Amino acid sequence: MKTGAGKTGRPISFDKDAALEAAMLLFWERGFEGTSMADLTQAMGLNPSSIYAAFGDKHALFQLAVKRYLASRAQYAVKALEEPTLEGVIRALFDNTVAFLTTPGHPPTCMTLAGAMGCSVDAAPARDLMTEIRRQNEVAIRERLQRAQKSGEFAKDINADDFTRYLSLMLAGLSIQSANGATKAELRRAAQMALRHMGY
Amino acid sequence: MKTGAGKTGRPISFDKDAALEAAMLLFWERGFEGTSMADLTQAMGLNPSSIYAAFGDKHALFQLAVKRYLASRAQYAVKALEEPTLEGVIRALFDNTVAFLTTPGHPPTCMTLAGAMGCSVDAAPARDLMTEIRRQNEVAIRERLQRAQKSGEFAKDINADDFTRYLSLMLAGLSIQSANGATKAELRRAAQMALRHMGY
DNA sequence: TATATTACGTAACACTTATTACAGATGTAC
DNA sequence: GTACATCTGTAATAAGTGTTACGTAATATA
Repeated sequence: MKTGAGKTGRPISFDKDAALEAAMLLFWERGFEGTSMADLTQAMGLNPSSIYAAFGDKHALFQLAVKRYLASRAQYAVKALEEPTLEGVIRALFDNTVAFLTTPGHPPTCMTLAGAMGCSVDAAPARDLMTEIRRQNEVAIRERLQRAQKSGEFAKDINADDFTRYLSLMLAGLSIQSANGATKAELRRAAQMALRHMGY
Repeated sequence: MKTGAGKTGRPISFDKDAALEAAMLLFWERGFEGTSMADLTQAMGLNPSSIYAAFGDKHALFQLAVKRYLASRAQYAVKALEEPTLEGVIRALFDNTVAFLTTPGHPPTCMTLAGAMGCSVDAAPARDLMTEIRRQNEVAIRERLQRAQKSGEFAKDINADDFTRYLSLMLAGLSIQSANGATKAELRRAAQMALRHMGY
């Protein structure tokens, strides 16, 4: 076993990254409330005490899982906003979302919707975190639209706030469609239809 | 106490309708899994045994609550489809949805989304029921579109299936927006924007 | 009034929940 | 090798889960 970075005592014997990945996938599929610590011990291959020592309690673990999700899976939205042209941004927003939702190896909907919608009061913090992330995503879209307005690429008389909600609404809708069981081709056609109606 | 219809024995002492209404509202807010029987006993003002005798177990009660929801709250979609013209149908679909989501006295999102998205395997039947209802709603929309195509009101070269998904996607998106905390005015403007892009 | 039948209220049930106490294992530092 | 620090595995914890048994109350029928 390699020497721990200055740390004394028995070193960790499992792959923390892999364990968190497993937790994330389970939370993604079953939501905060639908995932029990017993489920997690099994999926992560760890004992409760190891989980608590490494990640904290269930809420903390969920937060870490969400953070990992955002960093490793949900970057498609950020990437889309980096497109040089506004048309490129909007096309990428839809294309990337469809690609993301239909990527094999994870649940067909986005974690912020499956994570916690209706839930008990105990789970309310988890639900609020999901809502906060969805709103944060909208902030990013709005800022990109405003940038396009300043550069003259996007008509200034369109309310960026409203257009943001309009876009966000459709992207969330795609996720619900995906959860309903829509195929990749179906999602793609729905996205195309949305783009066409916007003039793209 | 009035005489029961041919029934002997002690009659029910509570308002079954009011109790189910309370259960529906709680399920609507917290979802199947987030609502405990203890919560229900309190909200319904009943003892467990009364609930079980009158409505069956938790799953059965949830089904009855959903049925009540569909009959008493979710008729706005059916009503919209009864509009004579296609434009009327689509306008009503959006207008009614916004009106529904912002009606005070119940959660700001639709029950099929809050009821059960990500959930445990125990709650999978509830989740599947929610999905089934969402798909059923789409069937109704598609049939209305096809009717409009037969009557020549809606271009036959547009894929009704795709357009249905496109519409459904936006309506679900509105519900998510509402869950995010969007105001009535904001939802209305988002809906207007959607309609305008469709040419209405 | 007596009896049959149903509902009500309480208290228990068996099980699952998240979390932790504790003993032993396994490493580092001296 | 010895002392120390941390992790691991098991088992226990207290509280919460959905559900039911049981004694009592209330009504219909006779």
